[in-house]
Amino acid sequence: MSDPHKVFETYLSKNEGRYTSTKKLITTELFNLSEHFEVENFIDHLRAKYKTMSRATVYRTIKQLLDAGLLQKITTRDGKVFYEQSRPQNEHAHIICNICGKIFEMHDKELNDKIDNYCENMNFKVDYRSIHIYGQCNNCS
Amino acid sequence: MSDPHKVFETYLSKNEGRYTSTKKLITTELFNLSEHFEVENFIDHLRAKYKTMSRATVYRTIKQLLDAGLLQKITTRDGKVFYEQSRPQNEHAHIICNICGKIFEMHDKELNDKIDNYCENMNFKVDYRSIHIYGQCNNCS
DNA sequence: ATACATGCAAATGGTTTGCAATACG
DNA sequence: CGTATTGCAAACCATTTGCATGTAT
Repeated sequence: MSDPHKVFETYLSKNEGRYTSTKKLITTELFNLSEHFEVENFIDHLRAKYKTMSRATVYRTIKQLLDAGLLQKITTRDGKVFYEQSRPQNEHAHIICNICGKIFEMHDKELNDKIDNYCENMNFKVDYRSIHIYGQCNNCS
Repeated sequence: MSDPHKVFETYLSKNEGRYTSTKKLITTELFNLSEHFEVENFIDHLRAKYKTMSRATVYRTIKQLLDAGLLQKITTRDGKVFYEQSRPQNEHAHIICNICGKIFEMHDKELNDKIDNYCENMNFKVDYRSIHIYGQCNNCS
């Protein structure tokens, strides 16, 4: 993915948005993070550095980052929400341990192809695939 | 799947639960429904018939039905929650139209096998697969 | 100057919980 | 009888919104 700051700035300028210093700051922190994060953790992290950072602003910025295509929202089976940095050219499944909560990634082009073929046959145009596998990882079972 | 009433009753008797008339009633209505339902719709449906039925009771019963393995909880990409009747011997993916909201089912044993093989290789024990494909259906595109 | 952006506090909405009354086994 | 269950209202919690202030263009 090209520079997220550039992408975000371009997106905002096309949508009556402003790439303010607060958004810059959030974007920077976010793309320094590990690939998956939960909002509350992220807010805590931000507020540790910038005490006045408001929840609302973070939520609003995340929404814009979603619209800009820089983030993907993931909702797990039991309703927990987290986000990950978008990498559309490399879409992958998530393998999630129910015990320790660790998230593994499964990269398998054949899997996606199989799904796409199936959908093509029924004339369904695929936008997005969300694949989550739950169980117990090596360490926990 | 064998008779849900029997399954539920057996589950409850093994878990200090009581198969009350309220639970019977909820179970009956639920298994008369189309395969996928949202809680709020279901509650409205129930309350139309039984005015005093409380939200809390429905939520509590659904939780027990989940534990009993009679229901599966599904959370869509944008956080909407719905449930479907379990049919573990026939696990399937969901194909969801972003326009009209219709849900199609994809039955493909090879897909599941592929996932299982992958997980086996990393020593991950699979409990559950959640596969949701989003896009536009035949009618809407 | 004219919006968009921000922080705060209050509102929202789906779900859960405490409590007192009721009903199962 | 003792314990799970129910209905009601209140609590919860993540997210959203209204509003007054601040800031970019």
